[in-house]
Amino acid sequence: MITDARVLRTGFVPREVEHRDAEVTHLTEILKPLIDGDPADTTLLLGPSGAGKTCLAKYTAEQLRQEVLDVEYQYVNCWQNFTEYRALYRLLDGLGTTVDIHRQSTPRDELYERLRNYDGPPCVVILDEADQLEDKSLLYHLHELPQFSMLLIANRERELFASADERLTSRLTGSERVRFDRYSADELVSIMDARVKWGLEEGVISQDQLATIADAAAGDARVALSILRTAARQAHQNYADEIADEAIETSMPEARAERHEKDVETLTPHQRTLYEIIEEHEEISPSDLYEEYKERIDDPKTDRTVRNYLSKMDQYDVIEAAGASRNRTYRSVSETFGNLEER
DNA sequence: GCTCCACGGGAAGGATAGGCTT
DNA sequence: AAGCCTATCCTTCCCGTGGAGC
Repeated sequence: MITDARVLRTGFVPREVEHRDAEVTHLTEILKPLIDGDPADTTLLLGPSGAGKTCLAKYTAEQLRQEVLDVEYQYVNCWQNFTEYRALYRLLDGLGTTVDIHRQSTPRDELYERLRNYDGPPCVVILDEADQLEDKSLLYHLHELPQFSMLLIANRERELFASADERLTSRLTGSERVRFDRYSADELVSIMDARVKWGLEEGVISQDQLATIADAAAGDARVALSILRTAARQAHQNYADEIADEAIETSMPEARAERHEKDVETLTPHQRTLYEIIEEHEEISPSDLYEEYKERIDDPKTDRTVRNYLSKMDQYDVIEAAGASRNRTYRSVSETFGNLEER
């Protein structure tokens, strides 16, 4: 059934990127100065999730590295490393200059000093989900350093600039942009098809089935591949020769919820209580939510702290905050699952 | 208008953790 | 081994802002 599990994984970068020729050309053009050892402009990659931003960034950087020996690239996911310190550490770690740095108690300035003194080959820094960075100073500092060329990945420009101060904004407004649209159903099918050829035995899944998955994924390649992977894994465990339609059906909600569940697991007991209350009510006003929270838990946190939790959980899509000011309500996301469009 | 409610920024202080010095 | 130092992270307190409803 499964011949190569790697190609179905989310982080996999294929040998050829499909349906993104224009974007690849554009990005390659932007990075061209690196071939002569000159810095490239900071570039924003914008578009909805699953549109191929991350994949294409890695792909183009890798291509460049193979063409020009003297170029490095580093990938940092800012969703996972959302503080300035962690993202910075992650970057230095990738560059191999953290050998003698021991996690904490090394001043931030010291880390920046290392970055400044970096004398390796020019480096392309891919900051994925850059809008998730709480503090954008890292972007500012990196922008100043000629050894580093930044690729910033975000859904929307507005979100990226939301918490940026003026000097950063003015610096970034002039930068290059590569925009991504959602994939069409046909494109998704051919993307999956390519992976199926590499990763699965012949004839385990039909074109019709791929089309069904593509439909359900609504233009999001990550979701499509996740459904495909889940269905294939299921068939594999059942020693089936081919993937059944039912397997695809059951994989859909599972694949969509995959990320969601992973996020729920990381919640603290306090946050989890909030989450459960919201799940039970499906929709609840802030004051009711807080009252109920206070009843359920022994030493409740202050309302301000709870607000911090809630906004974080909203960002992580664990819950949804709807409406502003007086008519704000919190609701469970499973209610609105059908459309993952926005965000 | 005014009031209520909720949001979220910022400052301050505590907890925590690791390195360095003695 | 103990104590000091310095960093982040979390929580709380204070407060300005802004929309909804009267």
